[in-house]
Amino acid sequence: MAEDTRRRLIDGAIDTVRRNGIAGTSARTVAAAAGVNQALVFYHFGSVADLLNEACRVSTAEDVDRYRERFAAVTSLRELLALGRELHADQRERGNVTLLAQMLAGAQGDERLASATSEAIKLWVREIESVLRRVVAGSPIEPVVDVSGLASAVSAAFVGMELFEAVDPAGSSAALDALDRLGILLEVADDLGPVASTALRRRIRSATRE
Amino acid sequence: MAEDTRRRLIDGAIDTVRRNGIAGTSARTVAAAAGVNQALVFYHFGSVADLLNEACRVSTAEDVDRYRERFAAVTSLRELLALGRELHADQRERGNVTLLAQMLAGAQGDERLASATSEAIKLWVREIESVLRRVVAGSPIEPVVDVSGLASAVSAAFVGMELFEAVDPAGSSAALDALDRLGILLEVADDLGPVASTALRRRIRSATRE
DNA sequence: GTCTATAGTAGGATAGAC
DNA sequence: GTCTATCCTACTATAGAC
Repeated sequence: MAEDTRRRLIDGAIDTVRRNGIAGTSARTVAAAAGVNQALVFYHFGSVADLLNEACRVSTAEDVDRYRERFAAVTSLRELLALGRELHADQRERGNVTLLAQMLAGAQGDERLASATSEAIKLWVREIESVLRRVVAGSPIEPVVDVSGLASAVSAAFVGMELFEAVDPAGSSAALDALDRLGILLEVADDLGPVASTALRRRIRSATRE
Repeated sequence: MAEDTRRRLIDGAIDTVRRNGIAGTSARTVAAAAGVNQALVFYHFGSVADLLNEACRVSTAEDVDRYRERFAAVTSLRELLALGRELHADQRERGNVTLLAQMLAGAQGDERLASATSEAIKLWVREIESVLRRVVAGSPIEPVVDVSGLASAVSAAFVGMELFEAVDPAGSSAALDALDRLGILLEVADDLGPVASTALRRRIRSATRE
């Protein structure tokens, strides 16, 4: 069936990029992973770049959907960190972030990959952004948080960490531990009593003006 | 001269990876960038992977050296953030972090690239780690900072951000702005008077035990 | 040490049989 | 829609002239 073959090729592409990296991905390696003929890449998608773009779109949409409810359930920054950690562990299996990292790397040298990659990443950023906005609202640290920029920073950090994972797993997990630990600060800021909280707000206001 | 040719090839490799990405880097493209014959890649380095490893070593050692004094001059977390921003701007010209990002991406599919890449990244991590350790010492937030893990996290974030830059420059600079703004928090924590500072320490201690 | 030439392989893409 | 066969290009790597 045609729809089935398309799907096999998309899954084969995701698999191949994860295992071989963008530099080791070709119509032939993808087709082999998919268990179909190499010519079908061009019949169904026109070019390898177009197949990769499609794989990137599909895989990301699925992964973001998969996490939507859990993102929605987050009510504190600490919980968001915990979810991030879970997501990182999950990604070892699913590998969408690794795919995006490889697509980003590939986009550096091939503009045909750039726009689909950027769109896919925006799906993640938007999701993170909406959680951040909700969770940070009312917190004393709200005025120092630029939600939209921070969402980009978090996404970038995730991408970097996923790349590290292959080369230095220990460093990568130490990094997550460190962020977790640092998250205690956010919790402390959120749990201050009303007096201390007002004092913190005042300090932040004056520091912001400096 | 042989030494000169080696150097041209290394520079050509750095240049090619930055411009074409790891997937678009070959003995031919590198040699063209270096203005020398393609066969010299193999004469001098044995293989393309070996040339890339060497380029990665050399470029990183030079860049880390270049920043050593400035890292040493940093005395606060806020200053470190500012230096990070300067470094990011600098990297648009020099591109060592982009090179490392591409090497990381390549290492995912070719173990021959992994160890040199991991070594190069450790040069950066070590440098960041020693600054962090110095700067955080005595601060009330010291107990929640895992210096070594945080240094890895910062490096990973940098790598991710450098990859974003090519695909979404606006998002990348918004990310840095956001971190900068968040840095105000660190400044506030560091500038507390002795009473508030002791209170913060106590809060952190109890939160750490939870 | 650097070049030309070339062997051998892998990849992108298409034509045409089924 | 899928396959085989094939063209052409680009790549890694080596041999050998200079």
